Amino acid sequence: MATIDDVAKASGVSKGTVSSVFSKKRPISKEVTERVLAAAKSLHYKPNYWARSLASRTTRILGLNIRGESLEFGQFHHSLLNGVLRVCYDNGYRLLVNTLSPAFLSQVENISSDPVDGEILLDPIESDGRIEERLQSGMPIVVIGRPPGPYEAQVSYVDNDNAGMAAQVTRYLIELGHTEILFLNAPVSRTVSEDRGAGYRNALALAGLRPKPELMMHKPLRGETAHAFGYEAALAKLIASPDITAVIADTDMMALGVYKAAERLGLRIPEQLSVFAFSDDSVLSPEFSPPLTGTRLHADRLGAEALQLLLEQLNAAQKSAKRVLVPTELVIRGSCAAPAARGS
Amino acid sequence: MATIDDVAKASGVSKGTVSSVFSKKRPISKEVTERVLAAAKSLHYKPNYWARSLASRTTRILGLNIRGESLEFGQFHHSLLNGVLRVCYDNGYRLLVNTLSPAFLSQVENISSDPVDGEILLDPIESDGRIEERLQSGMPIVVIGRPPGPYEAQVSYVDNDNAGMAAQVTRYLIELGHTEILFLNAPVSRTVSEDRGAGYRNALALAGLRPKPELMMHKPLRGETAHAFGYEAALAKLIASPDITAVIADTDMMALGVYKAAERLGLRIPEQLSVFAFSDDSVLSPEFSPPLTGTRLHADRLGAEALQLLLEQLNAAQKSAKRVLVPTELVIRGSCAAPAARGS
DNA sequence: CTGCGTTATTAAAGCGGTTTAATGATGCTT
DNA sequence: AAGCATCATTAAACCGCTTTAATAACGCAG
Repeated sequence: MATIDDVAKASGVSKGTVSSVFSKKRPISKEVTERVLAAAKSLHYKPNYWARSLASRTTRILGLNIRGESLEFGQFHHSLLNGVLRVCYDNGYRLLVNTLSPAFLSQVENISSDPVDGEILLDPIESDGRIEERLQSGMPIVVIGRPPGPYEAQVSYVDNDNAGMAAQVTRYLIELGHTEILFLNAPVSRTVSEDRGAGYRNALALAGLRPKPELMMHKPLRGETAHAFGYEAALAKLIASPDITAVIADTDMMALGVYKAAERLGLRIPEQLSVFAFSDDSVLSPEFSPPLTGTRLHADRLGAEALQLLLEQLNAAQKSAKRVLVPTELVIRGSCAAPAARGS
Repeated sequence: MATIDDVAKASGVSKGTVSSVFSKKRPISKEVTERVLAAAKSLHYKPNYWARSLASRTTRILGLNIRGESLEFGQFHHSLLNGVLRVCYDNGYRLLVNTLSPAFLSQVENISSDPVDGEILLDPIESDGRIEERLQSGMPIVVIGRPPGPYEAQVSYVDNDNAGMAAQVTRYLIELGHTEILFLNAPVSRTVSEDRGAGYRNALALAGLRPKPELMMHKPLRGETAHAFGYEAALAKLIASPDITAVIADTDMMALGVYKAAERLGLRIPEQLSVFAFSDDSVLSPEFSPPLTGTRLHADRLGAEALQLLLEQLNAAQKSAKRVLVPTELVIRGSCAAPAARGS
């Protein structure tokens, strides 16, 4: 590959001039520009991205950081990715998807700063080392989902109104007549589970019902798949507490597990068991009979807004911690109904 | 951010030694290693990715290149991406999603070599400048989909057996009793459309039917969405040729357009019109009534195999052009049936 | 003509690492 | 005790570009 020196030599000017022709950071007379461009073309010259980045300390690449342990790229993530990609596209940025297993990242020979101008962090958890790290190195970030407490005021983030959303669905179920509502929540450590849990409890309390701790379960962070957890947990709880008439599941995968448990127990949905999931995921929808009542999270908007915030932050003189909440809507399909006596 | 010099100074050794401690390319005594690591930690030192790449001429980043014009990231692409990401994850590579609009790429100040060790090229078209460019610069690539003729023997690629697949479905429809089968194909310039078209014609010929050119239409490369094209094209053709009893659509989006056209014309599916799509896309499935008969493309396997090939190529002494075909399966749901007289 | 302000170009000094060739230390053989 | 591998460390060159500070070229007013 030809280098800038070759071009400089070929066109009889200095490197600096060639550089300016390409970067347009300094005016170069028309004739020189043409001469350089011609030489570059005949040599098949293209500036070296790495060298350019090193010298200019900027890459025009943004990162999407998924927690290493979970490479579970579901519909939500894909939709989110779509939003992110679109904004990247419009603004001339490339997107680097960070996909390094913890095994790799922990090796000495692999540690290094991330090769991006800024990053979007997905799925924050309670003690999320990633945030501290970025803050320390001055890397601009935007989090999708609420960052853990200590950082909430320091970093920009985009989120759904999780508490409100959980309250809304709980209220909906209560209005249908349910009182014993099992909540199969996201892992304890995920900040989202806390918010949704709070919304659920609030709605119960507001309706004069006492939230029972044993009716809220959290998926383990690792281990079991969402589907397996949904199945096992629902099965166990439904057997232990025959009063339960409704289940709120974290994801549609989990809801699928609940469907399976219901089938195993001979419970008809929605007549004998109402099921809900925080998901507008339709990939699985053919699997669901009856169709799953859920919520529209607008993951693509989450992604787009996050990237927008990140871009703002890159261009801003001084950064401020902004928050964007993306509204959600209940999508009522066929899996929730007024409760009937079990076994009827 | 601390640099390697700071660490060298702090631990009383030279840059070279620090470099070796991190890269492990040369043995360093245990005590020195510890001293350096300690200094690095206290200075929050992390090697600069770009400086490292520049010097070592390698990035451990792979690229996923989508043709600039079409940022239509559908289910197929997402599934493919999943496959790619998984292999990246297992092998310690990051993935750079190339999302630059042609507008950006054509600006002088933006041209530059891609900052990756190798690339996967999506959706090849007949005269695909991308391939020539990569070949010239020596960038390792793997194409997903058949590359245009001149390059087929030069580059590695992964593909479905498109001709076989098209032949299979055509045969299936013929066996059901259809003879006038409308084929709404991918854009002419996409290599995939040629292969599928050939399979379609072959199957017809083998069954003793003469393929009618007017029964094959191609979506324009730009402009119209797949949905709009499916609707318009099907509507026009179904009106013009009342004999048509079956439609093969390129994508499910396009099939949705066909459904709409059928509805408009008062044609019941599948009784009066059979519809098929080359897609296992279930995102839209709730929209389809009856459920769409299609094919399983295993996009994730396409992605995974492609990345695998790329990795092989990176490690191989001399590169050879390999081909991997991923099998497909017909997925029979409810949108195809034996033809009945129209208007009955 | 001289002097000065503009503008275009260049030489050289980074950017932050890797790598090569040379140096120094160490132990082992003879 | 000298000679000689062996191994760890270092100084310096280099990767290919950007950018700063200096220089050259030019036009124009005085």
